[in-house]
Amino acid sequence: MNLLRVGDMARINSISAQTLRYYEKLGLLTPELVDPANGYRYYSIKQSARLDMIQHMKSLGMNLTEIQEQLEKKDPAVIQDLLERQCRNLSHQIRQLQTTKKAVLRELENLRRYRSGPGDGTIILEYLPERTIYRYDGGLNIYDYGIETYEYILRELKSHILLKKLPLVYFCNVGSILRRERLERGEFVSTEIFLFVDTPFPETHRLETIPAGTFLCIYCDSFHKERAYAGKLLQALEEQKGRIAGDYLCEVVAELPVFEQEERQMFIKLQIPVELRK
Amino acid sequence: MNLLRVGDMARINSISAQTLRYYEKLGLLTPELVDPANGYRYYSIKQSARLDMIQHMKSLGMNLTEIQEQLEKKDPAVIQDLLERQCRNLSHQIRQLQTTKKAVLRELENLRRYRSGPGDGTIILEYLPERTIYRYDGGLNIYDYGIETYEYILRELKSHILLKKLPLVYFCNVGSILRRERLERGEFVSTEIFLFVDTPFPETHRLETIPAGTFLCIYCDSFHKERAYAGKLLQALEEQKGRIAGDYLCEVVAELPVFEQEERQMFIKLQIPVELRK
DNA sequence: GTTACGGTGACGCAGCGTCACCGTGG
DNA sequence: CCCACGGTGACGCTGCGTCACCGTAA
Repeated sequence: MNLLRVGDMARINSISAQTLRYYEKLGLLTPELVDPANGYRYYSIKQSARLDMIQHMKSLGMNLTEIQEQLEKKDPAVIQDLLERQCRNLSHQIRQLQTTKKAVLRELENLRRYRSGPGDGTIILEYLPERTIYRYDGGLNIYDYGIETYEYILRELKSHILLKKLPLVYFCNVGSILRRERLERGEFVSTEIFLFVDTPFPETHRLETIPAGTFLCIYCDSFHKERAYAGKLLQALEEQKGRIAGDYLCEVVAELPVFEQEERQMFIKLQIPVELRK
Repeated sequence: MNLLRVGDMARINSISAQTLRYYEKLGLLTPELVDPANGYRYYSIKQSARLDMIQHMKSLGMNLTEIQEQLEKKDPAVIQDLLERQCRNLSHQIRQLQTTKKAVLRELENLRRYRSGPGDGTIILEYLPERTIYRYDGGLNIYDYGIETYEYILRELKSHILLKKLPLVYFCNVGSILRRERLERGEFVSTEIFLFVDTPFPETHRLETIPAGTFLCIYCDSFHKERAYAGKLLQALEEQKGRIAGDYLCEVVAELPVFEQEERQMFIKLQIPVELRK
């Protein structure tokens, strides 16, 4: 039986000699023979099997100490357990990634649309598809305060998301909602902010569906203009003799990177579902 | 404008104070004010926006240095680039995970089947579905040599997988194939080993489809019995006056964890596609 | 003698968590 | 005086990669 030195063993297993030495130190893979004279490690080719097992367990998400423990317990069922856990794990990861991907796609779509769309201040009629939102009540009327209070409310929402273990990725597509009745009475009051989310969603309690429809929209490139633009939007609606057909939304469609001591720079799309006279 | 101390800033952002200090050290987020007398950091709530951006970029897979560079470049398009890259990235990751999941499921299925199936040495008739294999020619007749040569050939296959950037997860479901013509001429020669893979597969060159059909099988719990068992299988076929209907496969259906200086312990399923007389 | 290997030990990496030890504001 | 906070600096964690420095087999 011819033995292999670290370098050989490393080469044929596509691994580094350092890694082999490290595994020995952890007791994961002891060379079949160590020459007492010079300390040279000699491996048998058959030990590759153990190495395969280690790599396999690693790929199933275990760390080296766990692997060591399991291999020491000499439990032949360990693999099955591991595979079963890993299988659930993988399903979960895949779902997570798909959620993230959808959110990223939505963000991209928003960004592209904003860039090629009408500029700040332009009023435009858009058809928007059905959307699902996850509501959160901040308790304060956002429009009574400035950007600082808005930030505080966002922090609350963020804590809430983390608490509920929802994907944080939704946090980049937020909005606030202003109920139709209040808007019709001329009250500009909103305490509710929300996230646009995908369906199906783990929780149904705070969900709400925004029906598809025609929306009168205005794009706005600063938080501070929002209220004034909302006024313009309502005025335009009146001029066109249209009717408010649902809740008013204020959606953050994109944000710029925040530099140094600047405040949040966001692009907002104000939207009112409308019925227009023929 | 009231300012926040690290602890407050940390709490409302669901992050640790350490992390904030660390970000300052990297130049990622400088407090709005540092009291020269006592070194206390004071943050403005508006700086949360920057923190959100950092976390968002982090979740898109950038490391802190890259984030720092991008934010220093002050390039408003950075986000779009990032999102586009991230989107491709996510698709790739999802595909990878799905491949892994399929392989894990196959391994589990094999393991369960083996455990509840007939024991070592029993001959049984099984209907097996269509399968796809990825072939690799080791150049040596596996059956002329012992387990050591087999290990060497496996190492070659492993290098090949890594070279071709194929998922290493397939490596736990290997087999060898022995062509029908040779088997019929009584020659027990196989130089080809293979992996069971899923379709679609990135490469088609070395792929081959094993048609669904009825296989005469024998389970075997040691590499060393394989050849003898193959003999038993052929003999049983003759007794039943059956005909060989395709290539003979030797499939590794499961492996036990490899302990200390042991050699690979594998469970093998030998299979010959057959046509039996009515 | 050369050269391609082998050995050990120390440090580095990211992104913080976790001390220890000390100062401070209320 | 207490106590919750703040500060800095050092070390730890994983899984090795990468030195430096020295010995060795062919």
